[in-house]
Amino acid sequence: MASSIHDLARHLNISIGTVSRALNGRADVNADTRQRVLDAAKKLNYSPNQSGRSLRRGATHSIAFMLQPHPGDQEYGEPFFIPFLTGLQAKLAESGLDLIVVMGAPGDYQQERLRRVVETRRADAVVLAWTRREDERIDYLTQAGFPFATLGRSRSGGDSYPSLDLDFEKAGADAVDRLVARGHRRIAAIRPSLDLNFGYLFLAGYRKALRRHGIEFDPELVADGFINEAGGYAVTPKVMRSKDPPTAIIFNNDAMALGGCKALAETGIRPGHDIAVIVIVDTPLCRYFSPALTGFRPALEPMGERLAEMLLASIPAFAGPEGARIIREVWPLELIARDSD
Amino acid sequence: MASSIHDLARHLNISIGTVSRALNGRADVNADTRQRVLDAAKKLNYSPNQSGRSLRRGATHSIAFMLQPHPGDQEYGEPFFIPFLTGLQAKLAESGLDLIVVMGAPGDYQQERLRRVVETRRADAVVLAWTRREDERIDYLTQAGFPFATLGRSRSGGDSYPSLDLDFEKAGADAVDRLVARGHRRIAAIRPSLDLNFGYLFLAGYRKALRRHGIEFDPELVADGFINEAGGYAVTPKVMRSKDPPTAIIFNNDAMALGGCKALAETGIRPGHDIAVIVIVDTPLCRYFSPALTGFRPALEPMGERLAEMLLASIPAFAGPEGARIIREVWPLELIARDSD
DNA sequence: TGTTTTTCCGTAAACGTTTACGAGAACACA
DNA sequence: TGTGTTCTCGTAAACGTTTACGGAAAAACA
Repeated sequence: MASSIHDLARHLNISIGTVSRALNGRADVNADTRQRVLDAAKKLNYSPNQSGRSLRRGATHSIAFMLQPHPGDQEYGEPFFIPFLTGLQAKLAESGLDLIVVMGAPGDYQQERLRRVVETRRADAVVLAWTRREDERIDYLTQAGFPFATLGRSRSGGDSYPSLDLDFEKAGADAVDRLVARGHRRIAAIRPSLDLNFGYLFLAGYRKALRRHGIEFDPELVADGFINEAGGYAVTPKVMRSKDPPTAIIFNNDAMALGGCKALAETGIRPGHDIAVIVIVDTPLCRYFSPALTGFRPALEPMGERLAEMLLASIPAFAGPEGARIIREVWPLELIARDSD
Repeated sequence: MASSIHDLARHLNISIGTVSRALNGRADVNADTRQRVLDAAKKLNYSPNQSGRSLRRGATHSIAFMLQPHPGDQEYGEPFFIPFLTGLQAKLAESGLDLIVVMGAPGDYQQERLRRVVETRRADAVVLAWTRREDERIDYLTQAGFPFATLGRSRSGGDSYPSLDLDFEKAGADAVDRLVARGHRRIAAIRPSLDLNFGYLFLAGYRKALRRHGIEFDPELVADGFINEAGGYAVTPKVMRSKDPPTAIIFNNDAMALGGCKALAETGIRPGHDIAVIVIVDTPLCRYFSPALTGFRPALEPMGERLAEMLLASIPAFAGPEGARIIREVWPLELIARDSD
């Protein structure tokens, strides 16, 4: 069916070696023959067989993204990743790379699936998300010498891999600053219960800002829950039961905020009126919620594109002539002021 | 690095042919040697090279999912697909198949990307979602003789491919029945502006139920918008401006409902109090919104698993000895009654 | 004209599998 | 003992590429 390099060679009455060289832009082929090969390739609708190429080159030409579903009893997923994947895939496609997604069961730490991807060499590199503070996936990959990049930072693995993260620490501090400026002193923080690194960073920024404003840190105002609606719903009442309840709450993401607001509403507390609410990672949900929630907006699709670039730049086989290099970036989170605080 | 079939052969001092046959469970190999091969494979941590296998077998061992981002100016994606993909990938993995995702730009009809996947044979089959009433992707694939399955139905392509869909028509009718039973006669319907088939099915059920109850169809109560928050927000005021405004609105999905409720709230109309709201495809958002939105819940992860089965069953190379067959199913949508209607 | 360099291309091996074919050994049967 | 059958395994080709190597022809140079 599909035409091969042999078909082209036969058609042009030259050898397959020459055809291959012409197609791959090598120097040792006559400009005229190259043109004839290119024309014939277009005419015969030729496209290289990936299996043959992969076998010969020892690379699969695909990148695996380990998609982590929500932990907890959650049927729906994280819309966060879709635009990120859009950017990632678009950039990879420019280099002829496929994006394959590997999903774990909820709560599963992906270690097993990751090992399978690496050992069976299904991909040339992997992209990890939702990095943990100590991340065994990163330890494993660095130790195995397998190329990878992460969306998010971690304490594992040192600086040996490319990573792109958002500045959750600054966002946490900015949120506190803003609330303090509006007269709040009792500010609660609600974050994921897992050791997801952005939860730590957020809390670090929160505490630092509190200290700067001379406000004592109160453990009663901090709570951890599943990073979804159920988590926010379950955990928000805890901070409200404090002896001196908060007048403001910072949620780590939109789903937790939604659940939290539901819990507040059930006790007659109106977000935006009776209590201030800020969300760290903004989504359309924040924009269209009533009241519209103040939040910090990430540039997800550009992040996907950028991480693809960074990953490719770190792999000798894909990096240009300038050689491989490790890039690590932290992008700002832009505050979008709305009606909830 | 990774051990090959040659390593096994050398290690056991037998030929690679025998190793391959032993691994593939063929009959003409001594039970004893087979066991030795299996043991050695485990010991040497052998796993077959996919490129080599694919090249020889003429199959890629991967399935492409065409992920369609939202049209319109939407940075976030459809969480709907994540659990579906989870099920799909899990089932495919059982057969040693990879899931590769191909994303289009928003608004892009995927025709170009699809053509590339097919022509370069990057996958053995594709899975389509968000089927349109007349779907050129389906026409193209059937005409090209390329295996595929769809999440959703279409008028294109006849019955020649497996498809799994939800019963949007029944859900639309059920929603009307429920609202009529609660005394409503002016019921609005808000659906996607594109020719997405589930929008048609929903409206068909809506109109049928209206007729059954002797209620005249009023075009002023139907509006189309982008299938996201912005769409619902933009379009809901239109139906409210009707000379005889609706006392109930059925939204096609949660994002449109969120946007619509925002628009209502801005004019002082409280969903669940002043107007009834039902959402066709339920999500956690519906559950945690205030008021909690009545909706129809799909079983997304099982749907992913089932569609994988159906796709595999339709492909001779993957179907068991019973031979390939085309399965088409329509799954029910279960109503979850909550506080908004 | 003779020698060296350059340009261009063909040959063949290699990547890791699968599988058709055939052959040797063991066995059964007459 | 001779013939036929069954088990088991090795050999080698094939899938579609890429690329090291070498050689013929053309070009450049003395």
